[in-house]
Amino acid sequence: MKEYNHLKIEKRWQIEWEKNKVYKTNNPGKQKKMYVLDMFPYPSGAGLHVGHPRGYIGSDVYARMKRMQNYNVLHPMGYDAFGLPAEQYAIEHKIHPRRAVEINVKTFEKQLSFMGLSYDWERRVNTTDPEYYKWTQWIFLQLYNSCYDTKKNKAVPISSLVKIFEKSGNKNVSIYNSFDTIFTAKEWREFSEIEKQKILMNYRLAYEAEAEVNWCQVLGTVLANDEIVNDKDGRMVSERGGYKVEKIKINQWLMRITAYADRLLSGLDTLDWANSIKEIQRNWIGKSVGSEIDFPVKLNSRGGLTSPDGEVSPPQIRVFTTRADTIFMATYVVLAPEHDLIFQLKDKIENWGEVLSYVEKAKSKEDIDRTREDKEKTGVELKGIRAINPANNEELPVWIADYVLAHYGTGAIMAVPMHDERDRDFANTYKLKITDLPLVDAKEITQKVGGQLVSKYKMRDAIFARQRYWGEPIPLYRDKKGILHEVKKLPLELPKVKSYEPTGLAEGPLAGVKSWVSSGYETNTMPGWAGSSFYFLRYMDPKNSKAVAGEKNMKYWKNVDMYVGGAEHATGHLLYARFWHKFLKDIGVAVTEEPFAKMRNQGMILAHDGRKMSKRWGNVVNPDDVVKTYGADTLRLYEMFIGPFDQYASWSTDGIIGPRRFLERVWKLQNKINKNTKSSKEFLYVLHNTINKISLELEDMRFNTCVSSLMILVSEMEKLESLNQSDYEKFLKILAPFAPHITEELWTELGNKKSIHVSEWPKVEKKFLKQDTVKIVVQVNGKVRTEMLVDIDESEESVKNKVLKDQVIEKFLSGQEIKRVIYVKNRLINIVV
RNA sequence: GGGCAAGUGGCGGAAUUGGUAUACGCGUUAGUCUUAGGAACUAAUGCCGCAAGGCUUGAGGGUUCGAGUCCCUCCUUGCCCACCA
Repeated sequence: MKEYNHLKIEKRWQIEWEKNKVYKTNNPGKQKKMYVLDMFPYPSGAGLHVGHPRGYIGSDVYARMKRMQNYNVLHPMGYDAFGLPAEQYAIEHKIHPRRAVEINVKTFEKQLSFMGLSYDWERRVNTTDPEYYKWTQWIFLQLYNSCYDTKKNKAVPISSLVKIFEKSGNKNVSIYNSFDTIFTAKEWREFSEIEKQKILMNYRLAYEAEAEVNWCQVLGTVLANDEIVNDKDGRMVSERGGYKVEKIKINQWLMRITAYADRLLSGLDTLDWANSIKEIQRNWIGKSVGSEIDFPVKLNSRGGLTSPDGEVSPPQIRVFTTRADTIFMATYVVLAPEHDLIFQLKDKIENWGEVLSYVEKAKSKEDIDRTREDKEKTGVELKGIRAINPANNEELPVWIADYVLAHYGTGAIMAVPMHDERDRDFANTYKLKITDLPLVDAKEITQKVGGQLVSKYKMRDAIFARQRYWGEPIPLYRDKKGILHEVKKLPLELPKVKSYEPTGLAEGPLAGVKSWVSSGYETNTMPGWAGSSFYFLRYMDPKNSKAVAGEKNMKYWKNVDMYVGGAEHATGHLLYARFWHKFLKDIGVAVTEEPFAKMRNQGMILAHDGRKMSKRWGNVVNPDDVVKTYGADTLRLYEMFIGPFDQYASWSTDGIIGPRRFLERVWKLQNKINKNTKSSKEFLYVLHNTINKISLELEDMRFNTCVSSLMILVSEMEKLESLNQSDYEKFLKILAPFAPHITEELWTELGNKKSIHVSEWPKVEKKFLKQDTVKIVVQVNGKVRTEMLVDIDESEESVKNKVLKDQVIEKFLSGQEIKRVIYVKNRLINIVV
């Protein structure tokens, strides 16, 4: 017997597999499909540590089993290379981002290549490849040209909306929008092109609007809410780098994800995902059902409100409440400091100076100051203004206060200090009335006061622009009159620039490219999440130049069956990808409602000291070194054995020797193999029980217990004088997904010609799972006193008789009267005295 | 403040979902082999006790013949959200 030399074996088989295209995915056919996907990485350039491949190994083990179970497995890998990480790396190393991506991808692939992962590398995608981002841009244009029909509950072409406007204006239109002025068909036809464009922007799913954004001066870009964290002083800082972030208002491209809020929420129920992630998304979407109720305004001075077009309308304060049942206990009304009504009522407010100064102060405050927990509530009463409670016609004072948020609900509340803690705090501070009365029926009172039941969401539309160079250009241009036009020929490629470093301006580096600006192109680029919101579809048909993926491929592969990646993308990528996928389904591109049917999230691997692996702490373990010393198979086994897949685990340099010893033992079993040996019933029971267990447990990614079962099986085989070859081969097959190299070597040594990885997964033979006898536990008063071998399914009477004759039990019973006997077949008998 | 996880030997963890708690692995101890071993192999290894036996799954109650698992109260840790009406 040769020595187990992992270096030789692993290298050889990796070359052999690639040469023979063992892992190439078949084209759509009659075979059942299985799409096993890893979240594709940012090629960061820092190199991998042993924590990174945990998810890749897990999905690979799963994919390998499925391949052996005769599924047509799609298991691809690619790169999400646009966005901040690549750009930051490029700036730090003073090279072009494109070059940085090339270098980093190479490093990444080299490291991955040692681990024996069964990707079909021919399907590799890269979001920065113009042939790829052509489709990112194409999808953007589809969104730009679509709006959301709330009756049909799907996206429809914007052109159909224009037709309605031309025929009957925008009254009673069921399209989701952010526009509240009514116009007639005649008025629409008379609008200028620019005015029409402005109005349509309020309906498009990709739209431009003045929006408050989180601006980071150091990174020179706008950041999404989920890219911001609070530092230890409670200030907003960027997640990447920890730089200061402030609020500014600029013209931005946004995605109307809120149109899909209800579908994003209800779709969660159909997904086999970790409950925690689904819950995070539910909270993020934040649906609450309540009532919108108008409180008429009563002014000290005469007259109504003068709207911009000169009409006088009776002013109303529309409040949102989930507790309409408390309306009789409302004692005041509060507007957010940003509420439009405040400026409209300017002339009627008797203490305008005081009000204005409060509004200005609120604006300049960072959100974090406003929302700090221990902060005292502040506000100013609008003197000269009263609101009428429509339930009892009581006159209530009107306040502005920054504890009411402008962007949630209607930006106004009826305050019920009796039932709401925040209102009570405020009422106590300003000595406002607190009333206690019985509750009423929420629905009834809402209808009675002319309000309506509505759903509100915490989720807001997603900003879809970065003031950066390294992203997909937005495929639109503005002519001299300011009219937007689509770029007809995609891709619209990024121009070459001298400096791609952040300019610190809200425009981004592209603003410095004369030809770009004079062509009327946008100087913002798309955010990092654009390219990652549909890549799973592109893998289905990565080289198609006519469509995101061809219809035949799309209909065959449908969606991802098993998605593996980090839980940290709960409110980012995983939400955006679901949104785009639903949209693509609406326009007939995707075929399922949800992109990722089943998902499991690998836990992080921490260093031995319990901290994150980082150069800073000097605790990084490099997988290359582990592979060199112990082999890829050992690394794979150890990472699967280290603990539950979805939980944190600490790397232990001592622990890795266990799986290595295990493989040595597997290797030595070669000496015992004999074709003619007849396996005992007992051994066949253990073997088939293990096959059964692994088949079931792998389905749920419970790798650690699988490895444990394999170890137990090896111990059993070691006890045998001689081992039947076909049984040994069955064992090699169930070990193969975990340790692909050593099993391939041993499999070939036994004379097999085709790769073990395309061999057939062993079948569990039910007849071997049945045993003749079983060990049961004998308890007296619920305490274990002895154990006993009985026939399988033996009757209670028979077991009871045996137990009562047992000497040990006799001693514990010592002649007492037996009150009760509990018998659990094949498990235990409990004598109660 | 709200939501979601989790708490089991010296360590990583297992427990067929209410039925032998501590599987499997690491470590430790003893032994075998060896010039040597930080290699390999064999055995032991939750705690107290010479033993019989008793105790033990964050704490305390409860349900049950029987609880790591179910219920109640509380403590600790991690993650997500956070003045969202």
